[in-house]
Amino acid sequence: MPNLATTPAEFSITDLRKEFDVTTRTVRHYEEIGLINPSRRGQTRVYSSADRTRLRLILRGKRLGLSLEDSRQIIDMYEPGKTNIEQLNSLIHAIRQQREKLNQQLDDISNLLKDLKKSEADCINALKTNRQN
Amino acid sequence: MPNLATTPAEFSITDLRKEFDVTTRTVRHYEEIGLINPSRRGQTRVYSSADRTRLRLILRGKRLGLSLEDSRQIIDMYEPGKTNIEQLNSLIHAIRQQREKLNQQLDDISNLLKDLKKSEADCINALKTNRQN
DNA sequence: CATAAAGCTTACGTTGACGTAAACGTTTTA
DNA sequence: TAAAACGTTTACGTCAACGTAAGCTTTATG
Repeated sequence: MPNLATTPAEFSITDLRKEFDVTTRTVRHYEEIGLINPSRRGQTRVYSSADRTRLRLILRGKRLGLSLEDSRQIIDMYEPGKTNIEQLNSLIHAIRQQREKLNQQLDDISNLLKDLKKSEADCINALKTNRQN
Repeated sequence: MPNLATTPAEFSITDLRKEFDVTTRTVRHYEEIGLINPSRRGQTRVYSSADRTRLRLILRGKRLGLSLEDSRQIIDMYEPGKTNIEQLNSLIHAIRQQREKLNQQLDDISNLLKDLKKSEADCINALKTNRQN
């Protein structure tokens, strides 16, 4: 059976750059600060699909206005691995804080959207009025 | 009749600082780059409720990850004043772009919230399991 | 009346998130 | 086989958004 359009398990830095529309500098920067850890074939970076996912999460965070440190925290929330009860509790706390912040953002966005819809309507009205002169 | 709890029409920089939990430096910075234009009583800044509103909008923008320049644009959308047809059209275009971006953010947030809810549930489960040992 | 609190200006410092340039080694491709 | 395309490291530069410190004036308060 031919291997039809399977998502590859390996990516070059250029693959990622093109897919996510960022520069290679950006991708390497995320590695510098320890957000991604590609393996190497010789000197060349080789990204796994897990690396790719992390990059996607980082960029989603950026669209939401998160700092890279914020994103680091959130990404860490996906793989606790910490069986320690105290750590689990503090993790839950952190998660709840993030959720609160996001709910505030939802509120802000819906208000801003409302404002912008009104502005757009006003503009369109102004255009109509203008046309009748 | 006594003047009961009327919202004042004038604010000091400290009033604003306390209300919005920012530093005076921040408020002055927004003035430096022309986002707010308080009047003066002598040398002292006097903020109108319009100034206060602009500050509120700026901070809402910040929570959404907007740059101050983005916020400047959006705030300008509230008071077009430009009767020029070309300007109105480009304003509508800008508004629609902002709205698209915000809809993308809505999507991102709901996905992130979904992820975090799952993480939180996983944590709570881990705690339960831990308790039974 | 002195001293604390609030205001002001000027100006240099800092942090995050990359940009950009130099200088070099592989690997495709015309 | 030459040049384009892709990869690497090192390191300094940049821009936004304030922080921070110095030094001075005005206003409120014990």
